[in-house]
Amino acid sequence: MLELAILGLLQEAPMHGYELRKELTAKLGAIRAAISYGSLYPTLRRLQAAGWITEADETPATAEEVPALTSRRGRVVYEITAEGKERFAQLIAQTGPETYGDTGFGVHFAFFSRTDQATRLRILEGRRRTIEERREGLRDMLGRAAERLDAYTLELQRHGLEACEREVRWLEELIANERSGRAPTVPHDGTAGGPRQDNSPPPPGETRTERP
Amino acid sequence: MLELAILGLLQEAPMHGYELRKELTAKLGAIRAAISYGSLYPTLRRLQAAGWITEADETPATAEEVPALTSRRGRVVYEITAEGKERFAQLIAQTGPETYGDTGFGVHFAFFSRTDQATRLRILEGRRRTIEERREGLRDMLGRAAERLDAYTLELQRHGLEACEREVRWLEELIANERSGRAPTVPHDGTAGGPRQDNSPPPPGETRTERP
DNA sequence: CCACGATGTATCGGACCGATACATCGCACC
DNA sequence: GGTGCGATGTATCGGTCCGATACATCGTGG
Repeated sequence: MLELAILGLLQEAPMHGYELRKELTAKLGAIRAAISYGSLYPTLRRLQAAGWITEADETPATAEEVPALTSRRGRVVYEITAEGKERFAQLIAQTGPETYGDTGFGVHFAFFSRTDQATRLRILEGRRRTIEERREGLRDMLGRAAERLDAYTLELQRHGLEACEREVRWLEELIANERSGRAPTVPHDGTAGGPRQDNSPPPPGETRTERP
Repeated sequence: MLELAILGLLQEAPMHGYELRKELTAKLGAIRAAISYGSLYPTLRRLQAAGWITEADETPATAEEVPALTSRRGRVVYEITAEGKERFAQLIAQTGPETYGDTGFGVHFAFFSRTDQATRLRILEGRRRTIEERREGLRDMLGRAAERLDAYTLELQRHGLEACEREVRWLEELIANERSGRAPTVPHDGTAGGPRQDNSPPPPGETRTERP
């Protein structure tokens, strides 16, 4: 998951670790708190070893060759390679169980503007299926096995069930929207969200991996 | 987290691994999919090594000493020890950042009927604080940095923000309820949840660790 | 002048997951 | 009568990710 997110972000611009973490936290803030450096740096190393990213030289052209005064221990800027872009395209296009879990879905969704419509639809439907199953499980529990559980556990289930129902409705709207035309303009009731003027969706001209 | 959950469940009845997993999935179904055996069995081993649980002999009294016909490779039933109960009491009473995260909060909440009221209140308030901060972060993002994000990412944030607002309201009600009297009787709008007859809360006679 | 918060890179131990393996039992279907 | 399949049951392995920790630089305000 981290791998996908990093490749996706570096596709927009070269970045160093700290910056990457901030962008990651911004983009995925809705689904996870903050990425740990204990995950980030090892993953960067792994991606570099695989040849999907490289270190970019941080010389802004106007840098006199000031040699090892303090050995120049600075930030390390990474950029994505051609192979990295291919890898990203491959990861973003694949659907499956891991794509439907909370984290996996969130990351994939965050990069939907780089995903073709057919895949978007498959992911949304898979996610809906997954949540519907979770919902049924909770319903059963609250129906049949209710007397075995204490009041607090029951309340937790009830809250979870409501969240499931809400998410299914949300997905429903996204799917309908996706089928009939273009991007995510879910109607609002007025709560949540600022001014919300246009935020024009990306024109349905499929963001594709350039293949020269 | 798993440690806490296992000790909590074994406090109700001795169980073997498979059963434990099912109960765990039932009790925590609202917050996590299913516990992996790759976590469960090593944790059981760890708890046993620490002396907090022991293997119970599975002899239902009417078992003739039928010796090693197929070497009797059966289920292993675990039960909690006195030290285990103390450990549980210690874990359940502590509050802190890890108690306010999604998983941590869920597990603690699921065992609220074994938690004293003061701790319940501290946890609920800490959780509310945490979610409020997440909410503010998302609000800021949707307000100021909106133009930097694409439509899908924005929609994800909006959905996340709504979930935060909803959870804060939920916590608000639980806190109010907790302060003024007894257990979790959050008023409903009719959706989510079955018959919901009484589900009498445990009488506020603090479930305590017996200290003989 | 120096303390403090933001920026920045990095490692280590541990928690947890997903895949996999394997063995038993009861029941339905042929 | 057999046979295959799903539920029950225990267990390990590799890998991902987190939380704590360490340490160095820079700008700013007291």
